[in-house]
Amino acid sequence: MADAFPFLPLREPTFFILLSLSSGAKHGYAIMKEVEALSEGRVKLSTGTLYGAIKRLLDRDWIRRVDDPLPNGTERERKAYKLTELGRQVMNAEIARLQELVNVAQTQIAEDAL
Amino acid sequence: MADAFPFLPLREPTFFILLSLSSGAKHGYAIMKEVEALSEGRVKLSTGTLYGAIKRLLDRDWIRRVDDPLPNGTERERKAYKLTELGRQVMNAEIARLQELVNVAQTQIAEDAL
DNA sequence: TGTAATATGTAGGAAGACGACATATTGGCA
DNA sequence: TGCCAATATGTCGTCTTCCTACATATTACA
Repeated sequence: MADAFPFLPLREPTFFILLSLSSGAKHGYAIMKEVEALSEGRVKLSTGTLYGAIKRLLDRDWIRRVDDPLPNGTERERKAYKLTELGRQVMNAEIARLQELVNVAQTQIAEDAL
Repeated sequence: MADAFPFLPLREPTFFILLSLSSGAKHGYAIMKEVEALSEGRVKLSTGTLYGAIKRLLDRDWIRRVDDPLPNGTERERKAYKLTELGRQVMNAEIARLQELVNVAQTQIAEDAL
């Protein structure tokens, strides 16, 4: 995981996209809905952000295209993506960074109060 | 504090600048050193980032200029800054957002493991 | 039959950070 | 005394990422 730290910090939309894929492969629209749910409505990805990020994450091999895990019977095109091992490492490293940030901030605030 | 949420998320350098000022007024160079210390050497602000951010934060009234609290005897120019009440609210809101992010991530990861 | 939800995409612009460059003072030590 | 590291402040151009707006097509349901 250590080798993933140079890729940080992640911006919020990117982080949520990875997090939404941690529970399994999804297609773009499903990622949008999942991010909105995870953030309790706070983070609503625009399609520009979403599909731009997907392109970038594929490029970096943080996610990979897979066959749609929910075959839908229709002719409708849907592209599904899953986290790669690298992608999972980056996500975990980001969670660790975030946790560390909270720790540092709380320590600092506590010292200010003295 | 609630009114500060629309300003989020903060980028990492901006967050550390506010955090470094939470313990009292400082001038630019002191902020640089404090951020490096707080982050245990991980975050080293470039002067471009630092002085650019200072200008922006003054503009938004998140920080304010004050007389140098450490008069230095010399003729040397030093500009000191302190957090405004708004700046402190933004910082606290960001800490809350960060904490929430960690909570969501850990819940999600735990569910993945089932 | 129409409209909301599902689904994917591009283009242009803005914000913030980053590296490189520029300049001046101060403190210490050889 | 001469030199160099540390202190101190600033600008400029570029890059990344996100955002808004625009564009298009299908599906479900009332």
